Formats: sequence, structure tokens, C-alpha cells
Amino acid sequence: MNEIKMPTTRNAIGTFNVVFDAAVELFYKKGYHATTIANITQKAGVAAGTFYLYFPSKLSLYKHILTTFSHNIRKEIASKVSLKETRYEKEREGIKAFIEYAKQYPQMYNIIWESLYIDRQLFIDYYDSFAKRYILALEQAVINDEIRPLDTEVIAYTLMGITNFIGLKVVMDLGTRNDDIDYIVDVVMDMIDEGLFKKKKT
Amino acid sequence: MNEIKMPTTRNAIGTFNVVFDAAVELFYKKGYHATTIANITQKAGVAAGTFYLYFPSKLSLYKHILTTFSHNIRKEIASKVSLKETRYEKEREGIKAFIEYAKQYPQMYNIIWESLYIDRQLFIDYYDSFAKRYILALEQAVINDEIRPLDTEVIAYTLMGITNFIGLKVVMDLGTRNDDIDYIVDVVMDMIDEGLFKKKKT
DNA sequence: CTATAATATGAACAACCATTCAGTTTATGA
DNA sequence: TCATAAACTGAATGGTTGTTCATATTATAG
Repeated sequence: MNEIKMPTTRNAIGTFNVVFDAAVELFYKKGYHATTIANITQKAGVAAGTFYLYFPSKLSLYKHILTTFSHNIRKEIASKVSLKETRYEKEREGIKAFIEYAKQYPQMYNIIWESLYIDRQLFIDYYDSFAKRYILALEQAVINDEIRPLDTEVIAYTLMGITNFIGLKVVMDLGTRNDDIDYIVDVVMDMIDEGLFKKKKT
Repeated sequence: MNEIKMPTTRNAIGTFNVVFDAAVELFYKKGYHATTIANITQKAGVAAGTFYLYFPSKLSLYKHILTTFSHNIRKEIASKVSLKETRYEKEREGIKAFIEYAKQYPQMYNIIWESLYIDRQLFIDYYDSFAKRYILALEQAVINDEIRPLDTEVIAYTLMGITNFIGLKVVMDLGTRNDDIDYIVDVVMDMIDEGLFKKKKT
């Protein structure tokens, strides 16, 4: 079974959240498999049996966390992007919002990517549906004559790749240079806008 | 301990490789944690004890597989890129070689990314050193006036992100459209070269 | 106040698994 | 050929872990 039993009383809601938060922290630090129910309940300060009042299994808890993150990051990006007018500004805001969210919740990467080793279909569904929405937005931008008429599916994965790896660099503190988010996003947008290569004089 | 004992006799080399290959396949299909030594030795057709003749632990085998893949993919890319003259052609060849290698060894993604959940430092070292080499090549290209003088560290992660996610799309069969590698690489290169957005008439 | 449902406990269980080791078989080289 | 080393075996071990359950506590509605 997969169904989570949501608590009803005030105290029980507290317990639910304490368990949820403890699991997020431990899945992040040690990974899903290395985290035991005992670890989670100890950190949450409840008995082992309490866990099973709300979550029928360890896997169901993981799925619930994944769904929550997935929902939140999309909402965050959509909300910020909607404030911008042009596709250029929307693209810049989308990349920036993703990176900022990732920096605020560094657990996100671990938890989303780990789905590949827990249930591959979860991983595929996540990126597939993320891409589908992205493609819709890009196709509208093509119609509006804001971006060039390139294959939107390929472009969607290209832009997702950029965002994810730049986010990775920021969150994991890879590299040695300036890690100011606005600066980094500026560099990325410059490349996306003007291209990487020097133009030959015509 | 981490040290692998390499076999010396002809038969032993065969056994070593059979165990190695079985592990690659199982780590790919089920993930590292869900794969047991019993699974590996059964698939390889040897006794449990045989495993420990060559690998002092399950982790040491994983690390050896990771190192092998890491080495091979770099060699493959370096060899193909070295045949090209211009940075544009090198970049195109690099992306293409990566995707083709990933398609030939779909286990690579799982095994490299899973390092994040086995030993985070392995993951960081992998991308950090990959990026460092990339940066050197990009800096040379800036000096040669082949690419624009953008922050090479940011650009390295940008390009790595593109390559990895396009590779992911191809290997995992994400999306629904044309999956011809040359076609996909053409789209990516077009965007990298000419930019994503429509230029305003000046 | 009281009956009932919700919440919480933690010891116990059954399954699983990485690793060891005492003993056997096979290959090698002198 | 034969002694020795290398390769191999698989049952046993010791530890771990997800889940259950009988029992206890707390909250709530009537």
C-alpha cells in the first residue's frame, strides 16, 4: 500500500511533521537506503511504532517527500516566472528561481535524483512531466516569435540540463570562483542569448 | 581496505571479469544497495567466497567500476575530440561522443550518479575533475579567439549540464520525437552557436 | 464524567545480508 | 610426477533492519 494516513488532531499533525522533517534531513545526509526507520524515529523523538501510524512503509514516506518537493519547486518557479513579460526575462527568472530554491533546500537534489535507485519510473515521470510543461511554454514563445523555431523538446532538455548542473555547482560548492547567483545567471543568459562562439566577420 | 587483488592466471582473469560484468549489470538494474553479493555471485556463477578473493568489500567493487567507467568515457571523448580542429567541431564531437558512449553503456549514468548516495566525495571529485579539464580546454579556446570571453567555469558546467541531460533523454528514451543522435546534436549546436532568442532588428 | 477513538509506545520477530573460514579442487613449475 | 600455491566452495556467523502488536496514554464528543 501507498496511502498515507494524515493526522487529524493538533498534536498528531505536529508528530507527522516532525517525522517528515527528520526523514528529509536523514535521506539527504545519508541517503534513503542507509537511513533506517530507527534513525528517523529517534531523530523525531517518537517510538518506532508511531512511524507506522502515518506511513505504511518507508517507501511511501519517500514518495510523499518526493511529491512534496516536486510540487513546491514547480509552484515556486511558476509563480516567479509569471511575473515577467518576455520569454528572455521568464527564462532568466526560471533559472534563478530554481537555483535559489535548490540553495535553500539542498536536500532536493539528493531526494529527486535518488528516485532513480528507488523506483526508476518515479525518476522518469518527474523529468518527463517537467519537460512537457517546459515544451508548452517554449512552443508558445515560438508562436510569439520570441525564440527561434528550434526543436522544443531538445531545447527543453538542454535548458533543464543547464539549470540542473548550474544548480549542482552552487549547491555542492563545486568550482572555485564567484558564486554569486545573479552573476552566474548573467553568464548563462549571455551564452544562451549571444551564443558561445565568436562570430566570424562577414 | 580498498585494494583489489588482480588475478594472475588465465582462468582467474575470466572469473574476475565475470564478477565485474555481473555487478555492472545488477548495479544498473537494481542499484547498489538493492544488489546483494549473493545476487552478483549467482549471476556470475561462482561461490560467495570467490567474490572476496578479488574484492575486499562490496564498496571496493563499486569504486573500481566507477573508476573504470570514468576512465573509459574520458578516454573515448578525448580521443574523438582530438581529431577535430576547431573548437566548434570539438564541442560538437564531445557532445556526440558522450551521448553515443552513454547509449552503448546505459549503466554509466546509474553508476556515476549513484556515487552521490554511496560516497558523496566520489561524486564531487568526479564532476570537479571533469570540469577542471573542460575549463582548461575552454580557456585555450578563449586565447585562440574561438569562443567569447565568458566565465569558463560557469560555461563548463553549462555545457556539462546540456550534455548530461541530452544524454539522459536519449538513454532513458524520454520525450516522443526524433531520437537520431546527429539530429539532436545539430539542434543543440544550433542553439549554442546562434543563441536561443530571436534577435531584434537593429 | 465517560465511552470511544486517536495517538503513542517499544520489545519482539522474521528476514536478510556482508563477510569469514575450514576445507576442496585446480593449476603451475621444477 | 609431485609439492606448492592459487583458485574456489558454500555453510555458518553475527549483525542489522523493516514491520508488527499487545498494551498504555491522551484527546474528544455527547
